[in-house]
Amino acid sequence: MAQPTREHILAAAALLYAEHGFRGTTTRAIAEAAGVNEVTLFRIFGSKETLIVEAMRAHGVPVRVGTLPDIPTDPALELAAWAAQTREVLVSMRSMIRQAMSDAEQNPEMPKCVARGADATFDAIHGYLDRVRAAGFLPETAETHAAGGMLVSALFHDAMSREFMPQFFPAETTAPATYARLCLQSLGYDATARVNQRRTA
Amino acid sequence: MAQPTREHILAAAALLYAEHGFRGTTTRAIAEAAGVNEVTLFRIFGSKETLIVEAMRAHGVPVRVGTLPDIPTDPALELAAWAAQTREVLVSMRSMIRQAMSDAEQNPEMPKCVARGADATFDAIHGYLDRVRAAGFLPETAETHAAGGMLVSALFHDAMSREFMPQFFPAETTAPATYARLCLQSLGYDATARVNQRRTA
DNA sequence: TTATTATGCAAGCAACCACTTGCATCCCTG
DNA sequence: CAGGGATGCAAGTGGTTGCTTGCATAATAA
Repeated sequence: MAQPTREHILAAAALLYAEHGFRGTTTRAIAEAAGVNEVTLFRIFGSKETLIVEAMRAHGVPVRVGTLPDIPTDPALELAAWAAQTREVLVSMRSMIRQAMSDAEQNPEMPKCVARGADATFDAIHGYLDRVRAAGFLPETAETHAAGGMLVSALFHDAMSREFMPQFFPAETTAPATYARLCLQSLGYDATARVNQRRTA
Repeated sequence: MAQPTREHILAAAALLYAEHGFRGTTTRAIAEAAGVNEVTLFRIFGSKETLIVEAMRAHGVPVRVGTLPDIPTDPALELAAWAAQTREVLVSMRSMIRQAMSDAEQNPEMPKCVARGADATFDAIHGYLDRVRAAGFLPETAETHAAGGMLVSALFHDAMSREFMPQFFPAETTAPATYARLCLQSLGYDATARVNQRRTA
C-alpha cells in the first residue's frame, strides 16, 4: 500500500503548490488533501522541501508535448498544430511554472525540476525547422534556431500573461497559428513558392 | 519627516518583495531594512498587504522604457536599440515580475500594479511598427500587431528564463538585435529594398 | 501464530507571523 | 516655552508552521 499513498501525496502536493507556492503550501493542507495523516508525510519524505521537490519532479512539464513530422509536408499547418498543443500544455501548467520561477530565488532547483521537459520541446522545434530548411522550404541562411526560440517565447508569454493582459495577444483560438506563420515568415518562408521549390529540389 | 520615512519603507518593501515574495517578506524584515520600527509600518500603512501593494505601485515597471523615433529611418537599427533597452528594464525587474505573477493566484491585483507600464510599451512598439509600414518599409498586409507582440514576448521570455536555461537563447549581447531582425523579417521587411522603396514612395 | 511494517491519532514544541497596546521621547510649530 | 504629532521601545496576543513523540491499530510476511 506504500505506492498509492505516496502517489496521492505527491499529486496533492503538486496541486497545492501550483496554487499557493512553496511557503503557502502547508504540510497540514497536503495531508488533508491527500487523505493522509500529517505525520505520514514526514515519515515518507523526511521534510517538506524534499516532498515538494519530489512532487515537482513527478508532475513537472512532460517530456513529450506535441508532435512534429519527420518529413515536413505543410510547415505552416504542422507548426500551427504543434504550437497549439504546446500552448495548451503550458497553459495547463502555468500556475506551477509561475510558482517555480518565483521560488527559484530561494531554491534554484525548483524551476529545473518543473522545466525538465523543456529541453525536449526546444529540440523538437529546432530539429523540425532544420528539416524544413533542408527540405528546401527555407533559404540556407535561415536562422532557424533563433526563430524557433521566438516561437516558444511567444507561446510561453501567451500562456503565462494572457490572463493579466489579454488585449496584448491575438485571439486565443488563432494565436498559435499566427505565431507559427510569423515564425516561418521571419525565416523567409513563402507559402506560395512551396510547391515550385520542392519540385526544383 | 513623514515623506522620506515613507519612501524608505516602500523602497525596502519592494526590494524584499522581489527577493522573497509576499509571504516571505515579513514586516519585521521590512522595518529592519528601512531602519524603522516595525510599529511604524502599521501606523502608516495599516496592514502588510496595503504596504506591499503601495510598494508595487511605486516601484513597478516604469511607464517609459526605451525610445522609438516618430519617423522611422533605419527600422532594424532602431528596433534593435529599443529591444535592448526594453530587455534591460525587464531583466532588472525580473524578480519582482516573477513574484507578482505567482502571487496573482492569491491577490490578482499584484501583477496589475507591477505591470502598470506594460500598456505604454505595447503602444510604443505597435505605433512604431505601424509607422514603419506607413513609411513604405512593409507591405500593407503586414501583421504588425501580432509581430510586435511576438517581439515583446521574446524579450519577456528572455528576461525571465535565460538564467534557468541559457542554452535556449541567442548570445545575450546579440539577442535583442536578433529578435528585432526576425520581427521585421516576419513582416516582409527587406533591408536591401529599403532605399528603393522609400525613393519610389 | 508471531513479528514486522505501515499508518492513524492526539498532543505538543519551539519558532515565527501580523498586529496591538501603553508609554517614553523627540522635533517642529505656534 | 508649551503643545501636539510622529516615532521608538518593550511587551504581548492569538494564530500558524514545520516537525516530533508516544502509543494504538491494522495489515502483511515469516
